[in-house]
Amino acid sequence: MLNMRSSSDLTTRARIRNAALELFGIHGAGQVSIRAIADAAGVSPALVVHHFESKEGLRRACDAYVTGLIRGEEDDDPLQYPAELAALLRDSVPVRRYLARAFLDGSADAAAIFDGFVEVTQTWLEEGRHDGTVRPTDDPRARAALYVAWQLAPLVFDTHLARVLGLNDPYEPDSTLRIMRAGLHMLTHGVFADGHALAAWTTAQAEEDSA
Amino acid sequence: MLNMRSSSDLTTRARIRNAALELFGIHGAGQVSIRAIADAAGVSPALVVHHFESKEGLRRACDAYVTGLIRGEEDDDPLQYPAELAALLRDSVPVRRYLARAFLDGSADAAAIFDGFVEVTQTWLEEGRHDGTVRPTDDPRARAALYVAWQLAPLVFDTHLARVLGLNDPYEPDSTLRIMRAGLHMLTHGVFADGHALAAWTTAQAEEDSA
DNA sequence: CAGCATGCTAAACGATTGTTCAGCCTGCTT
DNA sequence: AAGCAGGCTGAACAATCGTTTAGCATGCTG
Repeated sequence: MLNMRSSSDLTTRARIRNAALELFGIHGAGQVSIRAIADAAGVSPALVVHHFESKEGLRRACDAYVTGLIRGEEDDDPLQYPAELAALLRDSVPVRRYLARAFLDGSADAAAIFDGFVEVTQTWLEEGRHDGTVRPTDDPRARAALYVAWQLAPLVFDTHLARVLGLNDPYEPDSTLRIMRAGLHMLTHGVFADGHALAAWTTAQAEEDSA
Repeated sequence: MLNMRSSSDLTTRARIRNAALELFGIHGAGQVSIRAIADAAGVSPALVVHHFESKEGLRRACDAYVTGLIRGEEDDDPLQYPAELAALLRDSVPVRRYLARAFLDGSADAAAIFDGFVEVTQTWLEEGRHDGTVRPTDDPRARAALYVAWQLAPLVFDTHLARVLGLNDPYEPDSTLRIMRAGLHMLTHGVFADGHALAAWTTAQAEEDSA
């Protein structure tokens, strides 16, 4: 039944999907042809269609694969454990890039993933607030949403962050660690020492309202 | 010399560029054909090439246009004034989308823009530190870089943020304002009440080092 | 007035695209 | 042994792609 004619231990179908995931993530789905994917996977273009019906089907399969990775193996799981999730996004560069593009392209799966992140984050922050480890806020929803967007920002801007930090490889651990440390520092001690920024924004807002 | 045969007050060349900017921003350059741009601008496909030499040239022109908007009219300006810049990114949806994609696609102009943002932000934060309005940090570079990435995050995730906040239109002012307020709150008062998050990360880091 | 550059179009070019088709090979089943 | 299902390929399909060409119209310049 199983025809393992490749040297890899992966199914041919999986190899095609992985190749597509990587190329889609790097160049965007529109810039990648079925032939390029077939070449990268070492198969014929016809086989790609044979396994995934169409290019759209292949893109959906990539979406489903990434969604599965993030949701975890069990279907009833809303989300992976945060630690495993962080490790996943840290280690797999193709998944990072694909996800970043999916968020921008507005795919339904990416939207569901984002919503899941926000839900988990909001309850987590709420729990921390009860414990006293997280500061209260008058807009928990907006805070959770923005917190998620901020956590995902390095996923989109990793190239630029690494370049600004003077690192050649955007994916060497040092870059990620420095960024994480700086982020935790900002979210723990804050950036603005007093309420001047908030006040300035409030007054600017009032002026705009009156205008 | 000037042949204004269109009802608009824009040059035909500018209309083509604007159409390209919008379509590129929405779908990505690879998904948009010259014919689609020509249709949107109300001209023939050949005219697009006539004005911009090639599709790549059109993409470069869009890059240059956005760069010009951000840098300001004068060439010696490193960057627009923050207020005008914020207004620009707030009001022009096509520019937002185009920029977001440019950051992800890793265009050279987008990289230069990001670097400029970081430079301005870092000196601005440094000044604030001297004034006492900004808290000190042991990694000013990483903080400035991440600050920029966080400020740009809504540009990429605006659709998702608006959806999570229960708003239909991602670009109605309410969405932006709520997000800005939440962000300022997080950067002023912090999110974590004590050093537990930083400490947890430090110990996890130590474990990983020893492993 | 002629001459010429410029804005612009219609038509067509070859290349590449996603997709289909006919058929080969392999391994399992009966 | 016969037959069949499935992985897989090469060749070809029509459509669309970016680009080129020839030519029309306009308006400036000599």
